[in-house]
Amino acid sequence: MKFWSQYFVPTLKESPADAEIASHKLLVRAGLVRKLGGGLYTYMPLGLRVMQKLTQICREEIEAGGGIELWMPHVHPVENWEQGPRWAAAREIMFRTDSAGAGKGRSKEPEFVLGPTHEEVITPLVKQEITSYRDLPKNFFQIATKFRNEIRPRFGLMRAREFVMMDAYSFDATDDGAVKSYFAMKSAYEKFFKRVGVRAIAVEADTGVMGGSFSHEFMVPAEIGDDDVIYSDAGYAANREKATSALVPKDFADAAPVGAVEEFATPGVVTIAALAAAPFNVAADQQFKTLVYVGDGKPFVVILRGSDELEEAKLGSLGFTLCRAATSEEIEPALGAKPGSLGAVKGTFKNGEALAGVFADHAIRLIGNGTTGANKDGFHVRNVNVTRDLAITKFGDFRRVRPGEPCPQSGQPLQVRRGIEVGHIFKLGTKYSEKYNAVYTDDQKQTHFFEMGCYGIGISRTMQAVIEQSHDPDGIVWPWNVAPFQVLICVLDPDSPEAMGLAQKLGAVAEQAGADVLVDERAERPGVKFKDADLIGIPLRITIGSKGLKDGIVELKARNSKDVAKVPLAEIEARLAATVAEAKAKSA
RNA sequence: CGGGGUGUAGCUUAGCCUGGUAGAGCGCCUGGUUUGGGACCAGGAGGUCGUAGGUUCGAAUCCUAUCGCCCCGACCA
Repeated sequence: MKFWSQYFVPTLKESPADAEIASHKLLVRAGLVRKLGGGLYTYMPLGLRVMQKLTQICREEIEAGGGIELWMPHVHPVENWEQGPRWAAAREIMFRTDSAGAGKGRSKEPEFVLGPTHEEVITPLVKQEITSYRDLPKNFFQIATKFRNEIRPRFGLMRAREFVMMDAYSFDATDDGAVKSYFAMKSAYEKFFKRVGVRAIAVEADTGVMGGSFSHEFMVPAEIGDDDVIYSDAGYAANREKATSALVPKDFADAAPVGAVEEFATPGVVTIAALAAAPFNVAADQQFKTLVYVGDGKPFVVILRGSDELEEAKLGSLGFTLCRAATSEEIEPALGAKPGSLGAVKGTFKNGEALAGVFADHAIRLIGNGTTGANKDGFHVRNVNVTRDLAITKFGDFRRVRPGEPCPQSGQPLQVRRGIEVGHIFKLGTKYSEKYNAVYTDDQKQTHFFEMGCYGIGISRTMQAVIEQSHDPDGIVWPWNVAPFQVLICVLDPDSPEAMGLAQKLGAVAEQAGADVLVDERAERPGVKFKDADLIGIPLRITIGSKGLKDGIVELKARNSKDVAKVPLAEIEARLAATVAEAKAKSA
């Protein structure tokens, strides 16, 4: 039992100027966090209590799913990362020590990085400690602070430079085992979010820099989320980077060529829109859009319908470590023209040898005979047939889906909504174990790379996502299991020994029943106490006032309801114990 | 990193355009009256106006630089 005036709950009437979204404002107003700098927050006592509850629930569910908790350093020798598969991509967002390191009296200063996750630490550890299939599978996890030098921290804890995350790493002997470990974690995640009391849906996700073969994100639907979830009523759900649609029917037959490829002059026409306008009038979805990217130093071509947008993340499937748009200076020597006149018709590249490939989005098959750039400034070509004319290395899915397109599973129209990513699971395969030569020996004395998976839950982000999903105009409405306290006893007249005595007694009853109790015995007016009570969102409120005491009653009110129960003193203890027990049972 | 904005008391802010003694609300302190949904009265403390230069008789205000923060974009394990 904590007493408000001896505890520390600094609430604010007004929102800080730098908070824009509801959950961020409430985090600060309810005294849960205070800002140190961009993306850096102190967890105040109330906020810390929520974090501890989230942490404990997470620990229990991950353990139940097979996880074994440990703790790794957050300062890593840079060598661990240099040896790993994603150093080139990850170094951009990592905090690093100054490698010059001068002035410390040492001839050479070792370089360190702050860990954004720990594949680079756990994989060498497991390599060292586990050598036999008999010791597999294993799944190690920790709940700890993570560091990412975000380009743009925002929305309070939503995208912070320092944050708390649960990260787990599974090691299996076989791919089947890895799949099992993966789905054990998926199920543990579902239990975690359910117990927390937040609605989070699993969506198919892109594997991004992590690499690996498949992946799910756990998204809390919210308008302010910075990810788009594409879904259909039939149950399909994927994030924007990964989502596909069934644009090309399975039995689609490519159109037959209608004539020879023919060049025509298009002076000054360098956009899809310009070619779609008079006098050319080539509809955007009958044009081939030719984009040039650079993958690991070598240019490559991507072809889309003119009406489609490239989803850059999908280039990840091509296997390059780093991808970026090519510059004009890089494009011209390879293709022979500037952007606006590019195409991929066979034999029109100035130097096709320089290209790492020509990758075509499936949807261009719908074009049949279309128009594209001639790789000669000021000229396009028409009657371009996909199979006959284009120099395609490989087809793939590169376009960004649009709402209304058919769901790849059911054909129903796809819909979009925003979400907050609170968890992510990856099946990694052997991407990391190969890099570190992390192997075990099987029963045939053969060595194999570990089949790995990695799993993350943003604990601090989840705290904010809960608030975003569960608040009203008066403040936070905490779900029972993560509320900093479950019962708030408002003593309106703290000078009354009778009232304080009753508060003590009821507090003990609630604690006995399994609730954490906060007693507001401040010398404040009732209005102040009620406003603060609503703001900090404790699920169950007991009000002890002198008027009520005279009539022999106290009030019982749930934060998520308007109903106030006036309970006779003779019944309150039993009623309180029963209410707490019921709330606990419902949230279990 | 590109675009936009902003920095004045613990918090929210006015004043800046058009230079001339830095104001308010909340919060805080003292006293009094109040006491069931952010009370009232009286008194009080608290600001080198982000920082550094410059222009000027005079700068919160104009100019330059710099730092921080916020938003949009890019980016995002």
